[in-house]
Amino acid sequence: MAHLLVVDDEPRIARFVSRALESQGHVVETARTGEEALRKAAEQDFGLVILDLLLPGIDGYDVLTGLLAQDESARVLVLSAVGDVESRVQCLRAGAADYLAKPFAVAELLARVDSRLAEPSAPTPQRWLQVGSMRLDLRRRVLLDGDRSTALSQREFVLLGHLMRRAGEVCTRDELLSDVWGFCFDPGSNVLEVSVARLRGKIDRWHIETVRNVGYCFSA
Amino acid sequence: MAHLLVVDDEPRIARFVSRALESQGHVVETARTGEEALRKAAEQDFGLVILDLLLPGIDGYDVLTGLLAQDESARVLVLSAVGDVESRVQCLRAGAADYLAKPFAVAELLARVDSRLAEPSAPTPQRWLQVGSMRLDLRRRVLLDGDRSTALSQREFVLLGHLMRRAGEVCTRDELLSDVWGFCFDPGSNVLEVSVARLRGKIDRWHIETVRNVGYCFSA
DNA sequence: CTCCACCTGACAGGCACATGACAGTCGGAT
DNA sequence: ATCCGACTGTCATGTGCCTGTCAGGTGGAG
Repeated sequence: MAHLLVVDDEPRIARFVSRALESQGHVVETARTGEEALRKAAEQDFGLVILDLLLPGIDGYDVLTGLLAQDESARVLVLSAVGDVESRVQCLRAGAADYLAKPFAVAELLARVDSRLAEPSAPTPQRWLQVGSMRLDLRRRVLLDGDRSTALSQREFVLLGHLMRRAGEVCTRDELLSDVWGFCFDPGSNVLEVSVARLRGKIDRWHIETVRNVGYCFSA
Repeated sequence: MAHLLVVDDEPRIARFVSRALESQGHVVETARTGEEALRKAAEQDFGLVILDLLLPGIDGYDVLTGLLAQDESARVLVLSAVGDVESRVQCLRAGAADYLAKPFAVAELLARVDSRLAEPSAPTPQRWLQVGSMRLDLRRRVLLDGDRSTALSQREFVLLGHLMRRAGEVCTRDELLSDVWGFCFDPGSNVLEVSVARLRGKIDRWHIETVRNVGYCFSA
């Protein structure tokens, strides 16, 4: 089925989880520390990493971000005794594929593992969209530029994504209205201009160049 | 690069479609009624007519047959909110070159227009137009000469594009007025001279040579 | 020299785009 | 249920560029 990595410092739990997953036909490896997990993940490709957040040494959250930094397409299911919302949100925002609080039912874990494995390849192979120093996180809808991180709304995100994907080229107004708004005719309003203005307000404005009578062009 | 006629009673749609086509370098005229369309088509030759089937006054279908009756070599692309098979069949049987149901994607319309216009040629719209050291970016509407980059207005762009495409040859005044402005008569003003002067102000002026009593010629 | 074609600078109206304000919607929190 | 804030579309207004027109200038041909 799939190649999985279970990261847990508690041997009993690791073994328990591994067994369950193996019984479903998966090939499972284990790591007992965050360092080991990062090393193994760097060497091999896992379909999914099941990561316990409470690890000795490195903080589990750092392991999560480390895994994603190593491989932007990595998928991580976080297990945690800490079930509070903040932790969940933090992990999911950081790019975790799923989050399961202990104590959990094995059946649920298996189900979640399967559903995570089932969905991955098709939708977004790419996790990041990078142009110059700007990096758009396609999962989190966040724009990273140097150490600055900017949250984007839905429209802004789709619009910027479109512009960045075609960086250096001109995106025509028609194209943007059609692809970002789904309009096949001129809306008769200035939605596009307004959205571009809002976007410019969030990023260094000169990145989006306007090409009169044609459209807009993103440049680094 | 063709002379097109867009027939639609809805100004917004007409404008939108025209823009899209103009952005591809076509010269577009519009007609708001079937009568106007027939009159214009009788006076001038259009490479393609984009006809909305739902018009006030004359039935769109009658306009289609009228256009074909006037000029049997006319090519008509029918747009219609009615997407049913019967309507499609009827129009195509009547001689329409193509049929596109609303709502449609602009990209598809442009693609269909191009495919109707192009017999064999024009596979990929070129990105650059180069003559000597001068390179015209057809997408960004920018002129690059060495390390210098010059922004061009719409008219300047189309005009320069025309001249560069026929570099070394003389473009007659009529030809330019017709292809760049869509005029089929002398406008009785000096638009052409003024535009050439403006263009000369932006590039090294000797590139555009005037051929007295005939027209202009671009050289490297 | 005179005429004619063309050049050029000035100008005005219009258009494209930018921007701030406002309103409706929606989801989440109280 | 109500409030609040984020998001998004609309509108009014402002600004600068584009573009056609015109008036006057220039230079070559006859």
